[in-house]
Amino acid sequence: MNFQKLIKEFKKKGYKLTPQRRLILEILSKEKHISAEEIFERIKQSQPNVSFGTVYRNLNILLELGLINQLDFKDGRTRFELNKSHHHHLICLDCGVAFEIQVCPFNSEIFRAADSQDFSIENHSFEIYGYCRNCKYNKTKKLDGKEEQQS
Amino acid sequence: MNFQKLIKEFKKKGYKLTPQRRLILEILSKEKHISAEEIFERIKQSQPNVSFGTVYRNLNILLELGLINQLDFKDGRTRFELNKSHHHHLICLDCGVAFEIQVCPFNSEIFRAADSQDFSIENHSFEIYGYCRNCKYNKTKKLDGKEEQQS
DNA sequence: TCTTATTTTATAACCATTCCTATTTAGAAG
DNA sequence: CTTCTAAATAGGAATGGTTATAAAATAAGA
Repeated sequence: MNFQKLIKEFKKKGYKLTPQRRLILEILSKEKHISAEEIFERIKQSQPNVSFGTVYRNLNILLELGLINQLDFKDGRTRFELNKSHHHHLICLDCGVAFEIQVCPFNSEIFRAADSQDFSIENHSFEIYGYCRNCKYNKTKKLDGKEEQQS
Repeated sequence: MNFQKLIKEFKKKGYKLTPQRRLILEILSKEKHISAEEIFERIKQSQPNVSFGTVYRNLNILLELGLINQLDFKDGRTRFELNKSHHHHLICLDCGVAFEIQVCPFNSEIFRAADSQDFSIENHSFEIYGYCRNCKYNKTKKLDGKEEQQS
């Protein structure tokens, strides 16, 4: 099971398994693209005294261990996701919905470009920003409205 | 000239050309990957009374006009660059240096993936994170040091 | 059970960015 | 050149995400 594997990985690295950590891992393994605040709110339901510090500290540990990735949704809040199968995202600039796409464009040409600078690659981000079906529709409606007001 | 073109574009959209705006455009056309604070500091040299609000307000206008892009260096500060020729970056997680690479991996397969979700693309980011030659070297040295201390 | 290093809590601090409003100004019109 | 006004700025306060600190709590090995 993915969740059990995570916990094992965590303990193997010498970290203690606290109830808060267990919950964070549990939440992450259920949700994609979750923010620190959302994690905080979820944990509070069963651990009312949890603090933001705990959430951030552990997310940073998970990042260092390479077990999670962070995503930039361009709305000021970092999102986190389990580092499962490699994928990228279509991110709506209006409502923030994110679709995963399985195709990764990393290719040997890019690797060579990095290599020619003697640059050692740790990871990469490839995110496509735009508008989902719903927001595209709403945008069109809004624009129509404005034009009517102007004329 | 690139800078003149920028100003023209700016006025064409109905914005007034203030000395502050002229300076921001001038700075952007000279520098790649500059942060809001760095722009602020530069302007202050000739306009000591400039405020952060002015810098951010105008950067946001430039973003809306599509004249600049924002970059995520993973260090908490957004960087801005003129939207000249399309390119991507190799970003060092240690010292923050960014190399531009001209190769873009966007391809028809990705376009189809977006299209199948009825997702309308505005832009995309593709950034490669890792360590530049110098920092890679320093990292190795540091690790060696630690190992020596431990043994 | 005891011990200790690790972790958490609670709170304050931090820092990038945005907001507010009185004042100033760019640029259009006369 | 002067007047006028919507737009822009200065100055400072507010916001919000994230990190730091220090005292209290706790996981896990002996």
